[in-house]
Amino acid sequence: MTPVRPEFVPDPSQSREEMEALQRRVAEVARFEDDVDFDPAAVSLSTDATLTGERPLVAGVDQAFLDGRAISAIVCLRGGNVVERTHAVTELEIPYIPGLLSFREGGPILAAFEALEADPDLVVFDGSGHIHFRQAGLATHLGVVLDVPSVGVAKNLLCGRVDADVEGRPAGWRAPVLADDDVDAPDGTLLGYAYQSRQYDSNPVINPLYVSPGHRTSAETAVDVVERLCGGYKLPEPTRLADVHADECKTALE
DNA sequence: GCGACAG
DNA sequence: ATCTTGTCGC
Repeated sequence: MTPVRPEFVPDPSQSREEMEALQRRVAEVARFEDDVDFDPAAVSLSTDATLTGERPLVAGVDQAFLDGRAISAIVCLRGGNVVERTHAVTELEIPYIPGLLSFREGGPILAAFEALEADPDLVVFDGSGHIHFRQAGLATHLGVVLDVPSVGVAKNLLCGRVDADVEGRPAGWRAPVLADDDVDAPDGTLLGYAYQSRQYDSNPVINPLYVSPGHRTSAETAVDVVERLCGGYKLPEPTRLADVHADECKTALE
């Protein structure tokens, strides 16, 4: 997969001001509404052979790090079946800066997409999408660059506020994440959802996921498909498998 | 100066 | 993200 919008490819050598300006331009062209070529309700982990051909192709992206390098892994799933795995090892150019993650990890992730043969209907990124100071987190930025429907799944909230108490919620629970003063959007704008993908019956210790649309998906559809992609673990299966693959590739390097 | 921050 | 053993509980 190759960038469809090269002019938006994140460049680590840019100044902070240029980076933020690019993010605002990305946010302007990003679509936080459904514009997909598949039925979101058909997203599934089912391995039913009679339906497998009609399942959307979903890619999960995750990274591991070693010394100054990023190991970017992508795993593609059709229903519950893995159809492709790939990865790329890339030298990192800049440190992690909250709000500028796509400039550190975007290039490395795009290198892995170059190596990917399949072209997925939906991409699940590890990080925020619309939940971002300038409404252009990693999932939004790369979704726009590749012009592919995407969603962001973060384990921590970058900004915005959850419109409810998050503590001790049962599996399946969800609550809106709304824009606050830290976000370049009208106060109260719906940015995504806090979603409790898993919880133990007795001891409420697991934090929710923070799901937001990346590009060409709505907040509702984003959390709906993530819910459909969750198996017996906290993380959606494409993300979890990409995480495993990234770690395997990393171990092979040490 | 204070607070707050994906991976 | 990463450095890391055992340990508590489903």
